[in-house]
Amino acid sequence: MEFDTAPARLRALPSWLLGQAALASQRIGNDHLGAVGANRRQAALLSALDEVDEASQAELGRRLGIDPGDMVRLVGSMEAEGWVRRTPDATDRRRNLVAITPGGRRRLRRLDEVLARVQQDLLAPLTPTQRRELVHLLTKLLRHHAVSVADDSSKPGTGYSPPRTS
Amino acid sequence: MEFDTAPARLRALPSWLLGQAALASQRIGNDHLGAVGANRRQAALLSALDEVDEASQAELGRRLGIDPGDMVRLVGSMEAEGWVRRTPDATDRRRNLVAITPGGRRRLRRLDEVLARVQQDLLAPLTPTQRRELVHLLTKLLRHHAVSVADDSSKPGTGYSPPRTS
DNA sequence: CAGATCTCAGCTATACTGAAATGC
DNA sequence: CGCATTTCAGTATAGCTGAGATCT
Repeated sequence: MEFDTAPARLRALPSWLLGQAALASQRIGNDHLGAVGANRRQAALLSALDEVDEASQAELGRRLGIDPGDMVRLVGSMEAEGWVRRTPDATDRRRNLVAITPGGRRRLRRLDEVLARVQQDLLAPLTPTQRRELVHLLTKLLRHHAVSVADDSSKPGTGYSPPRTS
Repeated sequence: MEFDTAPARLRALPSWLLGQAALASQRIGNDHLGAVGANRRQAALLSALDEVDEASQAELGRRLGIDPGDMVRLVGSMEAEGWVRRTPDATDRRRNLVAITPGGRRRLRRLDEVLARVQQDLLAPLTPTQRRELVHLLTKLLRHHAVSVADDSSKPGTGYSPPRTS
């Protein structure tokens, strides 16, 4: 993509800019994480588990914005790698409690270094102030638009209903 | 996704915020455009053709950040709908020149209204100043990271090489 | 010849839908 | 009973790879 030759209409369209910027970000992330055999979802899951120690798959899905069905596959693959552990919840036998393993913590430390480089590459053209401002603006956007994955309110294509207008 | 319950590590990660914000943006766009039987790529292509009048598929792909192979399918489907027209380039017989049709212009006017509503919904939580700032920051990011689709420099997973450090 | 263009076939990741089985 | 959780099967799109045919 040659940004300066993109149509002016698109260059002025925030939704298009956001998509293209995310694409650039994902390319950098896939590149760096792929070099160590990881992907973005694995890094996100390990980050989450490092903080909460233990949570059900559904809970993790809601926090990370990952579909429950996809979470089954993600946790399954990471359990096979030995980075997370599934244990049935004694107090609610519908649930699987997912926890990070010692190997998973080592893996996370490795991925944290990679993620730091991703941010450096991604934000390279921005000043420290601009980086903070970008994070601030995206945070404000997400706080407004945050919805549960597969939210029913977005079912009919008739209109978009913003959640929690708070 | 319940943003406030997301892991603090992720909430502070610009690459994650960008991905989640783009996802929210795409959901809004798909919702609104889907309601009139369109998608984001169709809208982008019509916008581009409205400006340039005529361009080869490869040129359009570079400007819009769309893969040449995907462009074949996109132009094919839109030609079938009667919104664009493919004509062989007499001066370079490798090329197909793509142009927008009168029906395509009518379609674009319709989609422009939809896109305006998408921006309104997407940017609802931001002030006018913040909207301008967001566009500015994303533009600065994209100008730095802009690369050709399927650029060879991003082939080896060994390292990320930023283009045009200019 | 190298390189660009169009086309096709197919791959992976992501997001999502629907439904079944189980348990609260 | 309604509802939540896990699991599986399957769909759709986007982004990308590789290759062949054609042309500059």
